[in-house]
Amino acid sequence: MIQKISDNYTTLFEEDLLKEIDLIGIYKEVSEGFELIKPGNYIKFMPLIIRGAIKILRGDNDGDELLLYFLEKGDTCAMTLSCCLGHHKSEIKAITETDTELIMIPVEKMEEWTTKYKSWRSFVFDSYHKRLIEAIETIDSIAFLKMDDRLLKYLRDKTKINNSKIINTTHQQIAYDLHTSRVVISRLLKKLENNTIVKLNRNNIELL
Amino acid sequence: MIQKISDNYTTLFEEDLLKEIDLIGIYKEVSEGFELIKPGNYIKFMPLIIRGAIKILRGDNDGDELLLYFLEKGDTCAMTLSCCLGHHKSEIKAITETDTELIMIPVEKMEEWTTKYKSWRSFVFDSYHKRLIEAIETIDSIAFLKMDDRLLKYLRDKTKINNSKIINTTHQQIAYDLHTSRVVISRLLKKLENNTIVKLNRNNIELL
DNA sequence: CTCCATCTGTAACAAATGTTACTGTAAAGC
DNA sequence: GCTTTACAGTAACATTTGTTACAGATGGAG
Repeated sequence: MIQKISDNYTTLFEEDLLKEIDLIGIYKEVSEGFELIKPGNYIKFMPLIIRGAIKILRGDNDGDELLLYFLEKGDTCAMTLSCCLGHHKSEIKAITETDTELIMIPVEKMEEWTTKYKSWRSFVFDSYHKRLIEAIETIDSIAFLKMDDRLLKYLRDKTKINNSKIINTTHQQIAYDLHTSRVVISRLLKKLENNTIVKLNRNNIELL
Repeated sequence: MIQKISDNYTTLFEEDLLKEIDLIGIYKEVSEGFELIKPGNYIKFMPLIIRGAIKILRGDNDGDELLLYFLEKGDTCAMTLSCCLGHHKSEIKAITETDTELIMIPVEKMEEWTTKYKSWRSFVFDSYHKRLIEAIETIDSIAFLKMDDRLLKYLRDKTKINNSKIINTTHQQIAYDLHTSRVVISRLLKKLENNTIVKLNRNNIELL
C-alpha cells in the first residue's frame, strides 16, 4: 500500500505517515458506476484515490442534479473533508466514473494527522484549494458559456478522464450531468456532428 | 486590536496568537465601494474582517462578471488563502460592500501560524469549508433557479448583509452581479413590485 | 426470428432570457 | 432657471433553452 501511495501522490508524505496509512487505511477496489456517497449520508471515511476516477455531483431536493467535477488519482474529496471536520451530512453524490482503487482513512485520523504531519496538512490545504478552483470553474461554465460550449467542454473532460476519445454514454446521461433535457443534448450533438467535431454512434460518442 | 479580534471572531485564538496578530497585523479602515483585489493582482496580505462586508466577484476574460458571495465579520477570503499558499495570481475581484474594518496579515505568517497554532489551523480549515459551501450554493442558484428567484435571493442576501430592508443600488448594478442585462432586471423587479414584494424608487429598492 | 425495451432523430411549439431602441423622469451641475 | 447625465419603464423582436410527441433504429431476451 505504501508503494501505491508514493507512486500516485505528488505530495511526499513522511515515512511515519506512510506507515500509519499502511497500518490504518483500508484498501478497496470499486467497479464503475458504484454510488460511493449519497446525499444525506454521514461520512465516516475519507477516500484517497489511487487509480480511476470519481464523479462528484450536486443534487437538489427534487432529484435534479449537476456535475461538479471529477476526482482522479492523487485527489481526495474536499467535501468529505468538510463533512468530517464539521460532522455534517453529505450534500453531494459520488459515483465511480471508472473502475477505481482507493484507500479509506477513518475520520478520526484526520485531525490527528493534521496536527502531527506537515505533509498531511499541505495535502489537505492543497485539496481544498483545488476543489475551490474547480467549483469556481464550474460556475464559470454555467454562468458564462452557452449549452453548446458546455457540452463540448464536458466531452473533452470526459475523454481526458477516461483517457480515450470514445465516450460510452447516452444522451440522457449527459443531460443529467449538465442539468438539461435529452432532446437538447441530441440537438446539439447533431450540430457538432455536422461540424465534424464528433461522430455519433449508439451508446457511444467519438471526439474527432 | 486584540479586543476587536476576540469580539468578532467565534474561533477562540490562543493568547499568544492574539499577541502576534496585534504585533504584526495592520489595521485598516476602508470605505464602501473600494476595490481591494483586482484579477491579476498578486496578493501579499490576508484580510481578517472585523466589521462590514466584502463582495467577492468572479470576472472572466471579457469583463463579464458574477457575484460569488459576501464575506462578513469573522470571515477571511479563502481565495486569498489559496493564492497565498500556492503563490498564484488572484482570479477574483473583491469590493467593499459597506464601510469595512479589517486587519491585514502578511502572507509569510500564514504557513508559520498554521504550524504553530491549532486555533489558526481550525480557522483556516473552517474558512475553506465555508467558502466551498458558498460556492456550491452559488452553483445551485445559477443551475437550478430561474432569474426571478435568483433576483429575490440576491435582494434578500443584500438586506441581510446590510442589515436594512432598503437596498441602495441601480438595476444596472444588479444586472452586473447576476450577469444578465439591465432590461431583464427592470422587467423582473416590476413584476415583483406588482406582486407587492418590493417597492421601487430611484437608486433604491425596498423589500417588503 | 419476433418482441420489447432503450436509444436516437426530428418537428412543432412554449417559455425564458437577451437585445435594441426609444421615452420620460429625477438629480446634479451650471 | 436651464442643461446634461444617469436611471428606469416599456415595446418589439431575436435567440436560446425547455417540452411534448412521435417515429425509426438497434440490440438483447425469449
